[in-house]
Amino acid sequence: MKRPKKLPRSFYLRDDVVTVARELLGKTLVSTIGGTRTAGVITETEAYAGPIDRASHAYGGRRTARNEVMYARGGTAYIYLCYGIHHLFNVVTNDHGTPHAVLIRAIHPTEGRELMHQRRGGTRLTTGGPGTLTQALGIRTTHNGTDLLGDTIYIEDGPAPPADIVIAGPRIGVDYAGEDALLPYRFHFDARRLP
DNA sequence: ATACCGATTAACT
DNA sequence: GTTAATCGGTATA
Repeated sequence: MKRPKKLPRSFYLRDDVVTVARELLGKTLVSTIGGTRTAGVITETEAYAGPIDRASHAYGGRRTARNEVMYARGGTAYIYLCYGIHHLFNVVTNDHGTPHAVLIRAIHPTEGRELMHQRRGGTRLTTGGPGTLTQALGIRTTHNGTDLLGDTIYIEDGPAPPADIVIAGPRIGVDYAGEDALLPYRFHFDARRLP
């Protein structure tokens, strides 16, 4: 059976980061790190709207060594360390110079479950959080800046979940962002409800 | 230089 | 419900 195509550059270059976040649901995030293919369907995302979004690392046009890659061209991986422990994976969107990004918060594992379980420390194969899915896929901050049209980390096309099971709501863990914390920039669905 | 906080998680009580 | 783990960014001096 033929594999779905990688998402094209044009998917990531679009202006509206919120639309890209919603449309990433149902696509498959693939890692070939270490030589073995591991993958899962994206079930939860959050949009971060660059300079005008208080929750974003690039709020007000902030530019540091950590967030520099947010300013790269759409289709680049932005990976940073959170709470000193967790490697969070984001997809940079929009053209270079516009620091928009989509945080991948959860996947439903589909390929390489054994290796993912092993990477998770042999405990439980949970990929329901932004820190656990990167651990399962072997993604670390060393992969920051990876081109998602390359062969190491990429996203394959897949069917969008039916609109009636997709939930939009406020983002998680951004209480510090004032009114922007209330924006409905989080999208998720229950993979078990797929037809 | 020091101090505090964060796009989190797992293991507790 | 609480807390420890642990490090880059930011503010303050």
